[in-house]
Amino acid sequence: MAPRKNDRTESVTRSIRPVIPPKTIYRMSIYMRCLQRLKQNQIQTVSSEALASAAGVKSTQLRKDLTYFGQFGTRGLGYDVDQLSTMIGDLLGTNRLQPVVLIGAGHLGTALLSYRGFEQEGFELIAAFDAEPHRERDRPLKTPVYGMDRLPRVIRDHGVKMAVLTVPAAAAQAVANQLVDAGISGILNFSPSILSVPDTVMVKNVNLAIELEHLSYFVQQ
Amino acid sequence: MAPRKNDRTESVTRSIRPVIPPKTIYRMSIYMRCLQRLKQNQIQTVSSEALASAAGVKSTQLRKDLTYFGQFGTRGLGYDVDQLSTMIGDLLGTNRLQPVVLIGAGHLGTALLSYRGFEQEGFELIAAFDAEPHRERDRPLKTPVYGMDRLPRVIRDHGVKMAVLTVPAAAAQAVANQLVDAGISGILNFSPSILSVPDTVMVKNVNLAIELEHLSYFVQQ
DNA sequence: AAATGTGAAGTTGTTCACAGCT
DNA sequence: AGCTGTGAACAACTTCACATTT
Repeated sequence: MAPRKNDRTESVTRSIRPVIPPKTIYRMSIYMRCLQRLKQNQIQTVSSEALASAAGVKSTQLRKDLTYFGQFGTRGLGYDVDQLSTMIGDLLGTNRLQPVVLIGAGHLGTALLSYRGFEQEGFELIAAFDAEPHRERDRPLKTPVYGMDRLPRVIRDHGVKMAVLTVPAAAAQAVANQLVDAGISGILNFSPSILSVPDTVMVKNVNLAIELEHLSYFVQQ
Repeated sequence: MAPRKNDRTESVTRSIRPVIPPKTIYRMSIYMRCLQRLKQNQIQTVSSEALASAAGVKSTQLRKDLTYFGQFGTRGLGYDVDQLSTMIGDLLGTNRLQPVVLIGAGHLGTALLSYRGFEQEGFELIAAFDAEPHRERDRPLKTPVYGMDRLPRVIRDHGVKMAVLTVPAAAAQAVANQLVDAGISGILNFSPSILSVPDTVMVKNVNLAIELEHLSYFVQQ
């Protein structure tokens, strides 16, 4: 147990990968989105300048971001769209379809279930769970809605790692605990509450009120 | 056009207010959320330590954040919950109810219209707009849905500054242009596209696919 | 000529350490 | 004694400047 000095040099990101700035990782997703559009338009090569401006960043930033993962460009030419998007897809784990569950099939939850854009991006909402699975819904859903009791089983059987949380604030922490117990390691949290989870689990918060408030500050003349 | 050295020292935030780090402003919203909970629980005083841990930050960070706006605490005691939340509310402009419009009454748009949590936070969704205002909706809405032609008028008459954008990606930029022309200065953009707007207008992007992808990176064993 | 890759400089944001009130 | 407020040290991130490759 005696900690050796060198143990700590890297810390945090539990893995073999080199330490990548979190913001870089975030931007990789944005680049991916832009590359996909280029692909759709049959564009095969792109310069850092062009890709960066599509992504809303500076070209040096894009190049610096990419160097964390290796060298992918050809000087004088630019980047190969296919190659780069494959690289990023591998990195983010979106080249293979990932199963995701959704908890809380209320208004927002059902809206997200109906939003079929996820599949394009490499995610499959395989099941939803709700405290009242049989309550009336506004629209017919393709995704089955189960009671919370079936959660552990479905997660285990499908090897689900990620969950989308759209339950009321009051229920959020309790559900998060169930998710953690069931082996989930990433939670996209839409409920307006700060979840406490072990640090092996990553939470991303999407809080609509906070986003609006933030805008509000800038909007005041 | 000759640039003078001193011109650049402050730049960016167009206003009289002192230059506040953007991340500080963002955290103010989080503090606000926590203060409201304290208020509900009749708690009158809170230490930086307690408030910070509720917000998920270090206490020094919270104190530093607050000093950008003045001194609000009492040494040896802490902060007055009421006073602090009034201060932040004024700062963010959420003490008075702000009118907001929503564009794109599809699945996600109608879900947000049904999410009545906004009003608590100082925002009122006064109207929605859609290219097909009369199409069938899944549920009855309290908020009226108008055609796009009525947008400029409603925005002008109600002095609306902020808009929530939930239209398909293909329509997003065109609608953003209309919003800007109509005088909107803050856009909460749920569409998966990067909007280009004059820099007097602030855009906040909420992109579900990107959030999931970001999680995905951390979730890979 | 045109573009990438990258050390070094610059900027921004966070944490420390402690002085100063109550 | 307890807790805030803050300059100074530190760390993270971004941008510059330019060597390097095709």
